[in-house]
Amino acid sequence: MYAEVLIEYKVKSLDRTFTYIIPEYLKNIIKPGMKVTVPFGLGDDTINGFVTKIKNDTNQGNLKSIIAVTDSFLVLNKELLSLGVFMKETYLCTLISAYQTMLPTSLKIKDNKSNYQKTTTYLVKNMPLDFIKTYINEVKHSSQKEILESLLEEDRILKNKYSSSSVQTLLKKGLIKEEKVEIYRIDKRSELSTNNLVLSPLQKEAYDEILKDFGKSSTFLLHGVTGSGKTEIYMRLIEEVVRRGKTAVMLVPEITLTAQIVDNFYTRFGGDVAILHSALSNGEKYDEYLKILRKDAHIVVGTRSAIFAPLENIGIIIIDEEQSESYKQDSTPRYNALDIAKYRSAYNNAPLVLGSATPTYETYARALKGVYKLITLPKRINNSPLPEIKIVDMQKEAKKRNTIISEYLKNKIDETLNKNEQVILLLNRRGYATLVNCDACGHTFKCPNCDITLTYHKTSNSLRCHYCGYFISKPDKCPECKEGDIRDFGLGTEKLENMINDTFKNAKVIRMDADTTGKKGSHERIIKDFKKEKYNILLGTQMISKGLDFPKVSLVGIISADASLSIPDFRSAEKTFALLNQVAGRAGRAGLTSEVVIQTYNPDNFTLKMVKSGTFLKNYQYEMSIRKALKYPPYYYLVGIKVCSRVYEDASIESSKVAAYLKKYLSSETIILGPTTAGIFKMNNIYRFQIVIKYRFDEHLLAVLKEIDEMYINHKSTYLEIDFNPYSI
DNA sequence: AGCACGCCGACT
DNA sequence: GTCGGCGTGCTC
Repeated sequence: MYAEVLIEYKVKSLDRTFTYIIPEYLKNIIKPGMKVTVPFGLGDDTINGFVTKIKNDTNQGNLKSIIAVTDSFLVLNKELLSLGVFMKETYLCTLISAYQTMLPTSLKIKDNKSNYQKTTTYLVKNMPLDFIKTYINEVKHSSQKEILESLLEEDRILKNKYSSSSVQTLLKKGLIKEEKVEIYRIDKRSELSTNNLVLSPLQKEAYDEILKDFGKSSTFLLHGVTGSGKTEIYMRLIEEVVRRGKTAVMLVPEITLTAQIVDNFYTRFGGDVAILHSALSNGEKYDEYLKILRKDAHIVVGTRSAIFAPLENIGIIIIDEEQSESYKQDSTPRYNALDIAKYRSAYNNAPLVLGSATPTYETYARALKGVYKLITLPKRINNSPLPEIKIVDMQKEAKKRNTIISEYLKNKIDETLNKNEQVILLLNRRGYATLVNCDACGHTFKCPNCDITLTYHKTSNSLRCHYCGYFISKPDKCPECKEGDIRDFGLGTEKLENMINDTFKNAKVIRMDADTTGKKGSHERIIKDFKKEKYNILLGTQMISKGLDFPKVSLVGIISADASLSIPDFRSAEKTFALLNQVAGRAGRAGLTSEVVIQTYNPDNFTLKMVKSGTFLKNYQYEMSIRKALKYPPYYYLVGIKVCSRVYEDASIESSKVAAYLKKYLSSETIILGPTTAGIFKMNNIYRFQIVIKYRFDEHLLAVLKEIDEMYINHKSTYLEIDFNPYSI
């Protein structure tokens, strides 16, 4: 018998299988999807790989044998094996990188020496009961006595509860022995509690409609305003699907969200839930993964990569906040969890539910066309009113010298604090100041590796690049003219925090952004503390906008709506609407009268007006007319190609060649833009040129891109990044 | 990716 | 004459 093995090197030139002989003793063990160790190459190197196929014959001679099975369990099931092939064809990635992204680090490691299994050691009797009873009387040390006496009452006791020297003595004498039991690091089997929430008529209707398609691979869009109780519908659906003997996956955008949702899941489903997200340690991920493989857990909640959970017999897939950019991976393989979800929904005949208050326009267009089934929840549960939204014209405020916080917002904050309620402030820019320059010669600070200006961080007194992490400490005098002082302009969360502290002396303020949430668990801590009302004001970047439920928040301030609107991206209006709508939704969830204040220099902006009136549909229609005219999604599909090189000339020349090739071989209906320099032209010392393809139907597209991709496999200096349906260009 | 083979420059 | 530069090609 022979096995086709896909080896672990992530190189396009090696992305094919090699045939190996299966040794006699492994014949009944090896199955497709298992990880094996094989000899590879000229030396006596060995490498890990996945068995993709087993066959009885081969026409190839001179074959080597499989050395060993690396992991005794099936790492990739049949579905995941075929999903990898789908990814390779859809995203033009290597098959091996597709499989690698499906697995937690612990299962894709190169050296498989590390043991991720966690055990607890127990002590058990190693002698007959009577013998131990008589022995106890002879023992002089009280701690040894204690151990033996406990063992008379219980079959096994925890080793680490007792003095280690006494344990050692008893072990040596052979009276007791150790017993290692494998444990899960996260164990929530005891958290179960019953739920007696009643679904509102609207929730029940949505629930029934989705459940009607149980066993079918339909896609639903659950379009519900913030606070309309989507989560409860998800949980009910999952409960029912599991009751019917199937499994369920639910994706959430980021850990911020998971913290609260996961708690809810634990109390509802206890240990039947496995969670998968990037903030878990490798060991925790390993455990959670094993829980799923062993079918100890039937429900998976997690971020993007959780869509690859090795569940079998999936009964429902739910993607909450489906518009979130976090579902798109921005490194190879550049997959979109929504595509993967559709594949798995079809494979398992399971409904896919996309939930959002502000779906992407692609999704919404499909729902309006009837490709997806549209379910709308227009009202909040228990009819809490949506917050009042007020737009403040900052141009008028600037005349009053209020460039950061308007008089209106300041008064509102005071009022809210006086009522003992909480405030959320959104500023979508981290750091202290966005621009630093010299007041004498005007010198600005740029990152030497990337083509962007550095951001000033006051706490660490440093200038930092938000792309590559480069930083220098802030010089006192300008390094160019050696005379001028360094001044800062613009506003980041750090400066805002200082200002708020100065203005509202009695308020306790907490900041949440990428800089304050670096450490594991700091995220959860900030959220918990704010919820417990240890703080009055929470300020931060978009991190604070997602799904969080703070009953005491009655005021939300958006410091600068323009920051988001002015991003040069065809989706900026769509994204701004989603972001502002979401933050606004944090207010008044528990029925408090609440208000949202949006500060802007463009009070007449259409999108902002739509946010104010809460009309998603109108903003959608308005934006769609623009998208149609400019040939953007959802009317056209996009492919972004980046041509990258450390050598500027190569990137420039090769990108022109690529564009010329595309123009020659793609349909004349297809639009090819560029090459132009990419948004961030130089990043980590790599020059990047960009080509954008806009197309509707182009039967040759995939084949042509494949050809181009292959042309650059062995190029000495230049490589390509091909991104299908990018979220931003 | 990693390693060997191979064909041209500056060294004991 | 040989040591070694990294270009090219192959790996079941």
